[in-house]
Amino acid sequence: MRAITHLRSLLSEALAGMGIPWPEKTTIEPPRDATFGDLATNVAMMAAKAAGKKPRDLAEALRQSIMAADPGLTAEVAGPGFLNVTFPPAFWQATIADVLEKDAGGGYGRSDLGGGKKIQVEYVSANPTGPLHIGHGRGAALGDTLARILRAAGYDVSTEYYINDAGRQMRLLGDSIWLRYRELHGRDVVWPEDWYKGEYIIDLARELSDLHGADLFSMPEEKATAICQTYGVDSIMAGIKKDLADFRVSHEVWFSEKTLVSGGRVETTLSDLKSRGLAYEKDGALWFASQNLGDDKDRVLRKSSGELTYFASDICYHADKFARGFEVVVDIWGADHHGYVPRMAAAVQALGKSPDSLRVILVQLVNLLRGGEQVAMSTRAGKFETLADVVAEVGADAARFMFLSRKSDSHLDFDLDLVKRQTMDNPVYYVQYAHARVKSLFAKATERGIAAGTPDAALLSRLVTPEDLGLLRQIEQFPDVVATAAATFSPHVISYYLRDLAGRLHSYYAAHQVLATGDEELTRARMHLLDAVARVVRAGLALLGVSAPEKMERSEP
RNA sequence: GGGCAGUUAGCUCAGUUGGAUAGAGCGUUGGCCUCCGGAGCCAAAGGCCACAGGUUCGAAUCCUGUACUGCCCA
Repeated sequence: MRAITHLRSLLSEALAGMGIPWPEKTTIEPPRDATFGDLATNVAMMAAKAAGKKPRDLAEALRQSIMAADPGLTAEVAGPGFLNVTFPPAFWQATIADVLEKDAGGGYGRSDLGGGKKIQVEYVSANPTGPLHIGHGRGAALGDTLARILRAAGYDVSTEYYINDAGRQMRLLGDSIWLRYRELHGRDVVWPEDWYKGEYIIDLARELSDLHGADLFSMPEEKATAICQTYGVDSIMAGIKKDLADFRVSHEVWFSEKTLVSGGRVETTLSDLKSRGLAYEKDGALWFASQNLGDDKDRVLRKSSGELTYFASDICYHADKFARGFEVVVDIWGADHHGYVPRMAAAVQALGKSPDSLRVILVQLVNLLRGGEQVAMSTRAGKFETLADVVAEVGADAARFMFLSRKSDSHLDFDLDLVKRQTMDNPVYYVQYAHARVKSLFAKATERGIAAGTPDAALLSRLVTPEDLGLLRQIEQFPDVVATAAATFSPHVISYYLRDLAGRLHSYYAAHQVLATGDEELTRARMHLLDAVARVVRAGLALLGVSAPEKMERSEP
């Protein structure tokens, strides 16, 4: 971050001196090949046209200009007009002080990219009709981590869970519990086609029975099923909250659909749409004119039976989000809901918001495997691996890291046996080990009475090997990586970065002695380097919601 | 029949939004300190970036078409 910021300001001053505006599409980034230098920029190629010069000629002019402005830099013109820039070792050594200072004051890696913009992330939002399964876990890990990353990048983030506690699915839940309750008490039961068959329904019925005995039979069936429904929703929501907490996933706001519907607010939204000509009555139903707004066809808001659709409350819900002042609203959905995106986008437009104020992130399905064999999942049939079971089996750290190691829009094979394995198939341990290794080294240093002391510039000037500078460059990039992850809504770039950093640390460890250098100054300098690396590893893992242990416990020999 | 997503090494996947010789891990093969934790390190082999066109100084990346795979909708 420091390097790119510094170079950008030098270049833009140089360009301004020539009367050329800064080209929007300029990139400044580490080149693929390290022999090209620390940073490479295509600015001369981008600005060549405006400057009326050949790219290489402009690059040469810029080269001289920035080297005059900062004599520590070296720069070369390469290829079609790249400018390759190399910073002096002292610049990279100063990264350590930067890490220490920021780590103490709120966290290294933070930036103000978001500029305090209010953004909301809504995730999981599973219907309270059963426990969370592994697929919800992926959305949960993604949403929770994305929120952490956006906060680190300077956004004002609020997290939310939308509880679908109104409508048909809820009645179905109440009825299912009621039928199980009847069954428990030996009453005759006619099983309908559509009901929740999971074991947990029987548990709920049994709990109700313990609570009320046979009292439910003494009241009208309507009231009894209502009691069943309320009890079921409350109990299932409590379970969901616990499962999420165990997975280190939090939500600041739990928003109930029922409060929208029963408060009449959905009707208010609908009449508003109607008055603006965006909704109309036809065949006894109320329709949303979404086709004019990019959807395939118009959608029903209120059926001829008078029942409101989920879509109607979803529009109202999003109107509420925007009314609360969020500039951007992020919805994380399972990929099987992708057909829902165009109508929601149409709704956002109907609410008078720009299309980019809604960002829908689709999370592809999770293929749950055990030893390469597929594990079947179906909520209705009651056969599935719950998130709680998976977390209990493999641990939150390993599960989160696995979910966050893939782009959200690609399918994920989640093999329980593999996620438990403590090898490189499963890099969470590799990254955690890098942190533990440094900590363990420091414990050893304390034992031997070695203290790192103050990391002043003179001491750090001893860090000059390619491995020293490689590590320094990499930790210097961490704030850029966080910014990229935030800008592209891609938590997985953090986990890839951490794997690289851990790899470099392990290589360093094998290549260089730290405590036994026979040179006290060098030892202390290297301790500061590794301390900074460990802080960055910990900061990165914290963004992923993964712990950074002081020592690794081997669970199997 | 429409729509969305995907296709990169034997396998699982990255690829910084169009840059220089396409990268990791696993697996395979061969090495490593009586040493700060070997859960580690070093190296080799392995590629028509699904296929065919197009856009430009430059394409795995953007556009069009085709073929498979998964999902959604009629």
